Amino acid sequence: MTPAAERVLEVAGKLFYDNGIHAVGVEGIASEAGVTKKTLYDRFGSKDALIAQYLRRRDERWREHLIRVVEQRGRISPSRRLLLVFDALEKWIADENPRGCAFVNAHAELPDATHPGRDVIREQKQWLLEYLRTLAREAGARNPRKLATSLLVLVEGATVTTTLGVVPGAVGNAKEVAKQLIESS
Amino acid sequence: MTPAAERVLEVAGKLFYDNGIHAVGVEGIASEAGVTKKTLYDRFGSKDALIAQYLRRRDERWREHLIRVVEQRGRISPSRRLLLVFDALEKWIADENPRGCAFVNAHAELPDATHPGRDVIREQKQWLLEYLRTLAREAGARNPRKLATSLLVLVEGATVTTTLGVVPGAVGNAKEVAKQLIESS
DNA sequence: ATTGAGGTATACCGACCGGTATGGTTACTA
DNA sequence: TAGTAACCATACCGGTCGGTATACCTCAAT
Repeated sequence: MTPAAERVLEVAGKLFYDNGIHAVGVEGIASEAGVTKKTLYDRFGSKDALIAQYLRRRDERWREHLIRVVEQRGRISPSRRLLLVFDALEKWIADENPRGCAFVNAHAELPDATHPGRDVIREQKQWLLEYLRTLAREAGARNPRKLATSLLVLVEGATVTTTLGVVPGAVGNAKEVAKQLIESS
Repeated sequence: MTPAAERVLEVAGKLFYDNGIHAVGVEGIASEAGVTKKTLYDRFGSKDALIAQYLRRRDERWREHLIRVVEQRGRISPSRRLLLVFDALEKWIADENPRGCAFVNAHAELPDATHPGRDVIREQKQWLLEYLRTLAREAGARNPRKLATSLLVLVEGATVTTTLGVVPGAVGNAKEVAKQLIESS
């Protein structure tokens, strides 16, 4: 990844997320990144490929953030680690996600199932589900897959309701529900 | 609402939902509805106004559907009525919502908080929360507001995860969690 | 009988879209 | 020292965008 490409990807990430994908032109991305359109196309090939890269980059950031919070050192029980997911989410929304889940938003704008970005979206949610499942298993859940599914629903629901601004304390609420679920499983 | 306007709104609803708002041009809507652009602009004034009308119409349809399922005749306990929300959701997703919540999707495409469509989005979620609160109160919940919030999180989360295709049985899962929440409240 | 509302058809506007072409500059490297 | 990768700047391509203008038609209500 060349320096110019790095700048393009950073700017694209900000503009795509803040304004929506279709609302942002490659011209604007290039100029804001201090790069010519030619360079952008030399590095990424097409806008669609750039979109996929944007999503991939964001996925990496989210995974790192989540893992950093959940797998922090200290004597924490596996059940409590599972709840840390919601703490990570709350911080993520506050710091980097005021306009909702980038993947849900991208999915809304990319109806074509063959779009390269769609793979990234699928992988992102799939990974999160698997991660929750692993944590659930470590927490000794009788049915880790089922608990993980419930938790994913809570995470996604809390994200949507928070960013739509109807329920400010949705993440905390979801965490409480999760606590109850974990205890009774 | 003139016949031509009705056709425009119907076509716009289908195209906006299926393809995303920005991806659809007024030209395409007009021609598909068998109407000239002039007529479209005479009736709706602008694309943004048409977007707001599209959302309003869809909100009406969802409310009618939900109420029809939840308030069906028969001897049903208030607690069970609360669970019927998830049956209504499952049918709604299968019949009319394969690409996710139209309001969440629209929110992703309309970052400008002053856009006329944003009011409709806010009202839609607000109404649903209020409706759930009423049902929760009738079901004898100790804290109806809190229960309603939890249920809204479950509804939104189930919708997102289902339409993203990661968890096919998400609505059923959410319903089970809801059942547990209702019983313990 | 006239008027006005609700249409039709066509043409136009400036602006922007994603993407390409040409050509030149710098800097590292084989 | 020759070559190449990574940029720069500018101009261009066909097509589409939201929105407007002009002119004509039909039909029900005053």
